[in-house]
Amino acid sequence: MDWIEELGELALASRLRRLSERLARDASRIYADQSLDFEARWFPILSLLGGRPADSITSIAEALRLTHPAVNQLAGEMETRGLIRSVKDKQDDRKRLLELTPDGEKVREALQPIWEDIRAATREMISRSGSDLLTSLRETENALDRKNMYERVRGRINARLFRSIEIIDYAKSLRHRFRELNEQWLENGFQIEEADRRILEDPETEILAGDGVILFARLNDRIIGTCALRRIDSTSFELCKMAVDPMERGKQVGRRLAMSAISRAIYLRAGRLLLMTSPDLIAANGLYRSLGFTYVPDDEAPPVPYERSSYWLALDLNEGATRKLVEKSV
Amino acid sequence: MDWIEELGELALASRLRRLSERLARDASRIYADQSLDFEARWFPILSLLGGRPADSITSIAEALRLTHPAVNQLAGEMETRGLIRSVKDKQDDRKRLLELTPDGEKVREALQPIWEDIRAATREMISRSGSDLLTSLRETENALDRKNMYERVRGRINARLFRSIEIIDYAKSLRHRFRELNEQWLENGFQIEEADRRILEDPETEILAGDGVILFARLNDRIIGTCALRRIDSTSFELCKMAVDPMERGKQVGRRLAMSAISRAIYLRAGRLLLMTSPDLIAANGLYRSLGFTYVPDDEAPPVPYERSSYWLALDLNEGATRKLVEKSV
DNA sequence: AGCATTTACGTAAGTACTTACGTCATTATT
DNA sequence: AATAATGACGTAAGTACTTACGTAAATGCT
Repeated sequence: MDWIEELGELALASRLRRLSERLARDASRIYADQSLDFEARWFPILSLLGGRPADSITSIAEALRLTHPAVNQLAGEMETRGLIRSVKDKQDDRKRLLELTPDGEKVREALQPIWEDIRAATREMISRSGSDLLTSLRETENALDRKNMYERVRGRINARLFRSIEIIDYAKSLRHRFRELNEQWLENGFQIEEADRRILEDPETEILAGDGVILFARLNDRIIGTCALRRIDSTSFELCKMAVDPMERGKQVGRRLAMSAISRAIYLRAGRLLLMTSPDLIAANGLYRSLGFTYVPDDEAPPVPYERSSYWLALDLNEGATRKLVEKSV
Repeated sequence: MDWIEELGELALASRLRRLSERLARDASRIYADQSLDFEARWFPILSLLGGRPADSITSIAEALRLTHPAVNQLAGEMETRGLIRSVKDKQDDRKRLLELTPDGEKVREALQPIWEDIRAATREMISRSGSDLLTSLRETENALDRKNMYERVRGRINARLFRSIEIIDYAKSLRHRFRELNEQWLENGFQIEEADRRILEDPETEILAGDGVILFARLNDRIIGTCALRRIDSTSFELCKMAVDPMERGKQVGRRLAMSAISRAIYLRAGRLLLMTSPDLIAANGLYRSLGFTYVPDDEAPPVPYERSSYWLALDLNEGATRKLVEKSV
């Protein structure tokens, strides 16, 4: 049984590595047969330096997509063997330029026909049927250059989580969770002030009775985040008491809650959404900015009821971009 | 500049490795994000053991195409982490069977959706255009299973050397080389006997004057091997004084010389080729056998003129197989 | 010109495997 | 039944790279 083949796309890296080692082992044997005292791993440097002016360590590392310590090590071995020598760069005293010695050039020429044999044998092997391995590799590398694997998978994970997070309305049974989540957040650097305490103590009076809204994010029966819309006047709400379980960070819970809140505010015929933030909340501010919130100068803003250094952001709910953003996701 | 891509088929192993590491790095990041204390390299074992009876170290190693110490190490880490446990095999006391703990099963289930995301993202990436990387990999692996890279390249190198070795006739200027090569060979374990000395001293009288032939193998202006045909009677020759420069072993020089000698004997209307060998010469005997030489019982053979323990082999030159073998190569 | 930043290189240590080797249990052979 | 050969581990050391970090030279900034 070959479980790695069984796993297919999932174990691609293992499979690539396996094939690479198999080929590398055989290449080593071929060079060993030549009784030339030449190591397969020296090949890229020898071929790169052949018939070309001296080149620096980092420049070689870049061309071979290796790290510079790797090139440094290989260069050391090849210098000991007498294949290359290094000279100081006249212009730049940090650089050590590598070039082939006459002996190195001789070895390169001796190996050239063998390299042609390897090339021909490989070609014959990889382009047997329709699909050519080198072409597939190039295409895969290009695809990764456009968007790496991490981003591709994260995108899918986030999309999945986004779909599986449900936004639900306030219910009496959730009051303790509203408080817990917010306290957890506030304890993390901020003091709980009187204004906070009143809302958390009795959200039904402080938020809902004033024509406000409280939303919760639910993931598999667990409430992992919350936020509230507090009525300011007939055309505006304050988005506040946004809190996400610290264990669930990075799952776009905050974005999901904010977008639902915006959509609800629009539904309630509000024209403007305000919120208060402080410069320390970097992740949160990034989210707000990406949703279209902009700074409100102090003289145009409502008074700040908290003692912590804060300022207001606002979002125009009549703007087309905002309406489209929300529609798309709901 | 990307020299590895430039090299194409020649640097396939490096390229595979590079891509493998790139994918592995991203996979590690994805698992790290999950705050599950799970290492990417554990994945193959976890997935293999999932929902399956306990399995032994070597059996797992085989399924994953890893060495057993690798599996042993991974198992150690996973056991410390509490993902797997090991139980003694009832039937075989050498075996340590690995199985998932309930905790391990839970982690496996938690990761399952992420694996699906990785699978989907990989699929999207590798099968962009016509050529699918996984298909190419499978085909390449199959091609290597049929004939590995070492054999493929060796075949080409040998064929190239075979073509570049020229077989030439005796000339006065080569007499010293005929002697050198044979002395080199004889010193290597055998004593130079009187019979040898006479021939090496004066091959023109001992071989050529008696209607014999001396051939040399030339590689780029260097004489690297020789052999002789000594006339026994009107229908048979002795193939003797075959010697190849020790530095040029493994290049099929001996085969090339022997085949030329056979072809020359046929041209000279001989019906039988004899040669003397001893059981110690394993490589040479392999060559003779592969050319069709067979053992001649002592009572049918000419007397043995040397003191070393020897026997005769003979080749029927009228046989179809022999004639075809020689024709093809000349 | 003076200072911070960037770049080039070297060294050390880590990584995810491998090969090499030793021990003990099992199986095959005589 | 004794002995040899094979198989399953476990441990140590090697491999071909990597990341991390430190130093000195070059470059950018004010």
